[in-house]
Amino acid sequence: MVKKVTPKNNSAKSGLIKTEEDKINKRGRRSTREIVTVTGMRDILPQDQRYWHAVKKVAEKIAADYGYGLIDTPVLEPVDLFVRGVGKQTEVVEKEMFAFKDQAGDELALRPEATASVVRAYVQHGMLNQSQPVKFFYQGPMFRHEKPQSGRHRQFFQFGFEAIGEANPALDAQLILMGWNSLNELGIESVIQVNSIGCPNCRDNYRKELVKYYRSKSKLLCENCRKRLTTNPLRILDCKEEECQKLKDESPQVLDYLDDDCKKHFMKVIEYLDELDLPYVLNPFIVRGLDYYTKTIFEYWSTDDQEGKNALGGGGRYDGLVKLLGGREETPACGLAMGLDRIVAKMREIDLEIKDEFQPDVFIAQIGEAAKKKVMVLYEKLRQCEDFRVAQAFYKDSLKNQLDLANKLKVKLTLILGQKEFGDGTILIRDMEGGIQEEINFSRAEQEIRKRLLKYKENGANVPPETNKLKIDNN
RNA sequence: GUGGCUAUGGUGUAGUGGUAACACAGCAGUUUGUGGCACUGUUAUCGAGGGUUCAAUUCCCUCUAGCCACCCCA
Repeated sequence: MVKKVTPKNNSAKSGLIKTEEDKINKRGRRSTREIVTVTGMRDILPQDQRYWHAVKKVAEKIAADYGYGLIDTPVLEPVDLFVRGVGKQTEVVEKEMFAFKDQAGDELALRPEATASVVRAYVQHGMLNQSQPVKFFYQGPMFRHEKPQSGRHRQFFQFGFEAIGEANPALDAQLILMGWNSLNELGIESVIQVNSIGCPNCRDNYRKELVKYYRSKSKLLCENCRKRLTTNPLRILDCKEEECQKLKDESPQVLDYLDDDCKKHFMKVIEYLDELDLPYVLNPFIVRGLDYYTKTIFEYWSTDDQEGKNALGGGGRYDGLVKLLGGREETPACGLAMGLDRIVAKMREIDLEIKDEFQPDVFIAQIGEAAKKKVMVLYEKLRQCEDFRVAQAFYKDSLKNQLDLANKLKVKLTLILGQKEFGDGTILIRDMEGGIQEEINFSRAEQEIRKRLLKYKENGANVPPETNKLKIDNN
């Protein structure tokens, strides 16, 4: 801690009690001199990484399975990309974007989502000349300046899949499946909410009908929704107010206003979902907040989340976006994004056991300089063995400390090399559970480890008791 | 952006108008060649700033952050 290093009255003596820096760094419950994370942003600590790692691994696997190639796009993009792509009127762009001018006066923004960037890359690199669709997988931090609360942070992580250059509804269905599979393979039960908002034409017709309907009932609407009537009528369907909810039931439904093409497309998607036996619900009331969506839209709600308050992911088709961002041709596309933070939160909530992949099996302890040197070399050899993992603490001298550590690491075996063994050309191998140790020939260490670990597996003793019992904390 | 609740060691909590107690974790030691047990020591200017008071961690105000709701979304 900073405090320990700093003499107690340092700041007082030097008259620096209230520097500008102190004011800036003053955050939350921490001491004035301590610098902490920016509001809404957080550290993901080593002990929590296994959840994130597990999610990323599944995402990578799904991407590979379905042939989606990883793309990394910059975190910083021109503001214009999102203003044009996501939509100027959207909440995300209008009030939630981290936007600023850099030293050169360029207007930049931390990306609030990735689809626009991926489409930008597609256009910028002339990928319409590759075989279509071009399939992308991405993963990384997004930024939105919202008021933080559970499941909502100013820096949050998403992974997603985008397929650009294909209009076939089979693509929509497959993407929906991919998102669902991601959750499923992590052990999270979810229900897919599907809807179609049609192409811009259908939507215009629908919007008119909707306004007509609600205008006649405007007295019953909440104040917000009355405003929405002119600004964004589709959002009324999203309102949680009881009265508005009631009106919703008899409101005109988008699906009735789809033109033949859009209707056919949607029916096909549904047909495929049925065939794949996916748990979906036709939800005419999901309205996504980004302007680029057309036709199919969908969200993933955890089974216990009836209102979709914390959707785990969502996506849809965006047939107009490529053109909008400067693409020469009308290019259909479809994609989805999943929220890592919410998925991880859900995993912790339902107490999913995630085993630590980096759990060591063996610890190497040493006593004395000569032994330390010898065992350092041995370790370099053993750490390259693929079938077990070795830990050590050569920076510690006392055997007690080292065994203590071995115990905390929950290794099954510990190798111990001291003066005596060094002289004899042997090494001790200690079974941590039983506390029994045996002297073996130094050169046989590796095969002896293998032999014993195998025995552990056979005995079913490889289920470590109480390993990694999860604690839920909300940092 | 609006509203509500909250803020005590690393973590989880107790407590009082006279500068703080407990549990766990950490480190050191009892044991300089042996972990899991036990014991000992050690770890907090009680979120920040200001006010009331002889005295504030305790009362009041402001700020900040966290949580929750609205809004919105992943």
